[in-house]
Amino acid sequence: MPELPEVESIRRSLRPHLLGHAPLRADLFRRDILLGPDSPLDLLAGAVITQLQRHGKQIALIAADPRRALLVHLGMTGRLTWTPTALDVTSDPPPPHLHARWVFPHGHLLFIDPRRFGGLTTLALDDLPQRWAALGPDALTITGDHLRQCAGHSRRAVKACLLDQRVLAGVGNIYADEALFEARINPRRSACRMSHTDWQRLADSVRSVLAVAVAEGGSTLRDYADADGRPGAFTRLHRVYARGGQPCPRCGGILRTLTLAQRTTTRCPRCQRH
DNA sequence: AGGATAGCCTGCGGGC
DNA sequence: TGCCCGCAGGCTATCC
Repeated sequence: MPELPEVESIRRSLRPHLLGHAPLRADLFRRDILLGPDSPLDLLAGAVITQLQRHGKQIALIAADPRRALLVHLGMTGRLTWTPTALDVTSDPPPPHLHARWVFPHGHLLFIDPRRFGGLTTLALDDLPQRWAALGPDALTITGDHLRQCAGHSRRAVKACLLDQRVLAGVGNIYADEALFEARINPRRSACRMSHTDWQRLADSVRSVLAVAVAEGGSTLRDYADADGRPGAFTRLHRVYARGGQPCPRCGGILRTLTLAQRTTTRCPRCQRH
């Protein structure tokens, strides 16, 4: 479940391996992980990677010449893993669910995704801003004013708005629950019943929860790791996510789970009454 | 037309 | 011990 902090950790860990280097070749083992209509089979082979950018949960490998971008969505279980060539030579069988591989002189970049909710999109670099403009602002920079203007007239539950990547990009189920708890807001509250200060407090909580999670390298529940295989340390700081039935870390009441927008949701009935 | 819902897909853990 | 079933959820398509 890579959300913004996990994708940012992957971006940072990939940077020293990829920047300034060109893949000698790219191997695609499953055609159907290429997303989008008529995606050209152009996986940056031979092009020097000049930038790694992230918007929300998406990461882009960027080449300046030719001006191309390779967009990676990790979905639920996708991983980008760096393997030094020397190690890869000694490992006989390829990892299961390996769908794409970029061969560099000094190592391999692997795209692995058991559940295949993730995928790759190739596009002209000049089309990347427009592609990302379809998403809301990156959640690390979200403001209360934007949330209110974008979602404040909706009758949807406020948590459903947080999960909507067109409203803001990067929040998934873990950080939605954590931010709502931090802001003391009931995830079921109708967005149109949020006050100006509620939106401010929620935006502040989204930014602060994500910033701490980035600093901790993200959350590892089962199999998330950055490109070098390091797990995230934010899991131990989860205050409500997956803690239903346990005492609330703020008031000691029992945390309750419910289903909201098809997602398991945990909240404190006392701290997040309204 | 906005909002709720089904479906995709595999690994794991609980229960029998 | 081993099998089966339910659950995990990011995103798109479809329905109401």
